[in-house]
Amino acid sequence: MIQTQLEALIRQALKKAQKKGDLPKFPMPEITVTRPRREGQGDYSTALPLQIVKPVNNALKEKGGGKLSPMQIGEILIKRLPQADFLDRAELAKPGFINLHLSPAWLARQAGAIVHQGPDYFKVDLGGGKKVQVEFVSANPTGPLHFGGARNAAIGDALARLLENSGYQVQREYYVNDRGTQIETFAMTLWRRYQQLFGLDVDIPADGYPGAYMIDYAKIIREEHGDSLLNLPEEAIIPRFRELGLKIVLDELKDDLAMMNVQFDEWFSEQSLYDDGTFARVFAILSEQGDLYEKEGAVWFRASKYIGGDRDEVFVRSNGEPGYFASDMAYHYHKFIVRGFDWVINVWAVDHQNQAKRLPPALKAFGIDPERLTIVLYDLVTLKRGGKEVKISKRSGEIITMREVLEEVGADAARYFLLSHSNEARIDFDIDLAVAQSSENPVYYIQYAHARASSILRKAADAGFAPSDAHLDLLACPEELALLRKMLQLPEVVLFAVERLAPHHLPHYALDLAKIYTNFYGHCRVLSDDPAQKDLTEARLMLVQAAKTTLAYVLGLMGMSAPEKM
RNA sequence: GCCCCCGUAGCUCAGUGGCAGAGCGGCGGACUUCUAAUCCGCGGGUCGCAGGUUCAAGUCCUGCCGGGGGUGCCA
Repeated sequence: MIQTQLEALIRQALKKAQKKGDLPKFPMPEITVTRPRREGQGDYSTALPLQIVKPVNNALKEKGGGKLSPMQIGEILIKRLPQADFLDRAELAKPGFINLHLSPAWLARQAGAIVHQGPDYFKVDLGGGKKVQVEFVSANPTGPLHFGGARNAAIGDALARLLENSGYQVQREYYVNDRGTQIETFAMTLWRRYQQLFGLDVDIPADGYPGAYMIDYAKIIREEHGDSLLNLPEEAIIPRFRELGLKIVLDELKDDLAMMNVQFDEWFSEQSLYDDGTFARVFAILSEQGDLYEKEGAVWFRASKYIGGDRDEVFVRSNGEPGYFASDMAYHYHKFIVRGFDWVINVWAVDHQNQAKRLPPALKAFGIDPERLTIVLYDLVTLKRGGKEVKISKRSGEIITMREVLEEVGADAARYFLLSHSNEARIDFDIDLAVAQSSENPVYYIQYAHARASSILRKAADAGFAPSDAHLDLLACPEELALLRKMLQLPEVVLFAVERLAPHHLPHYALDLAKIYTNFYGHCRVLSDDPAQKDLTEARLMLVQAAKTTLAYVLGLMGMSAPEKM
């Protein structure tokens, strides 16, 4: 990555200046090279002279020497800057910046490098092969996924793709909450709906699931089993309907998520933690450590011991059922101790913020470093139709499902829109507006840029042209160099997005890139009949191929398609 | 009460301590084109308010205002 190479160069300059006695010795500061927002300030710049003016002058004072201004320090650093093929020149700017200009010839050669290396050109190795799990969506399996789940899916899957492209070994997991109150109520509702299909005069439970989809589920069961389940023994009803209902819902979830181009490696059952003894083991460990006690008929976990404060957590409720804290503890014991993930990322909605704060330190009870669990919180999506808010409660019967929205706006547009906001910002999503604007949506603009690049390459092949790096030095006009600079930025964007687990930088970068590519397309004709232009055509074809590679790569990171034609 | 998030252009939102940005909408231009799902130009701002740190604050710190969320037997 060019940014880190520039930083290394500056570091060398500082070391050399100190060695030669131009500057006094002091601890090496953190050196950062950033992209200036304005033109004319170089491709990168550093404020190092301003940052080190104090330590420099303090050190000089101790030796009884005079003072240096930031501009003087900058001059010294530039004098000691080593040569590099990618660096054209370094300029000093007031009040003490060093502006770094990349070599245009080197930039032009990167078109070839991108084409020859392909996506590898953009990869950064942060993970070193570490095993990381991204757990996301994990909505209760009691009905269709509502649109809020689509945001979780978009963020989680983009994070997984970012990590996969940054040297991590990634597993995608969906946690299936297939035990507890909600699922019991779900099974009971399903049983009643099934009975109603046969004309029985029964009501669904008062706190049940009134949505019409429950009737559809009941019909699926009727189709497969006819009336044979009406005479089940009392104690077999709920377990049987839970099992049948779960299968229907999970199949539906898989289909819905496939529409979003999201696939999970593992659908992890909460119930399995109780069936395979994980919960019993966790209970025994905590009990042995004296971390459990009884109060008010419930078993409590001494959370305060690990988290601080004076608040403990209910572990086993007074009705004998383990609470959510217990399940989460057992689940994460399984992730870290049984399955051995180095790092786990959970994507949760903000209404879990309290648990997000408390669960990681609680894992210290198992000797697990809380740093190994990162919880990414995202705010909710407020759905609107025609400017009016639509409530998305699963229990209202008036749910807007992810499937419904995807059918209207398409998976690519939905993913782009859901990703383009920072995780912790709330999204107002007006479905009518999204549909109405779909042809003006940035997503089509970006994909169109890719389709046009593909088209040029097809046409070129028909005309007997092929991309070539024989004359890349002909790529020298501002539009071409701007495109190359933008492509070079992608690894920095990936790094930034991974470090902050903030995939929303991807759509913004993609739009910028598409805009700069389209500008190049408008200004620089690629294909030419003039034989004298052959070298330029072949060089520009290389640039087009590189741009296509870059666009496809960033679209891929967002889980979006990169069409050859539109 | 306490804790977390959000507040930036008419709208929707980016913004990594280094001279405030994009998309959409508005206004004015460009279509015998390698795909017009396009391009060029213009207008638009007390970065919620007040202090503080800093050579430099939309960005860091403190307080306040407004909106949302959380706060021991739901998950």
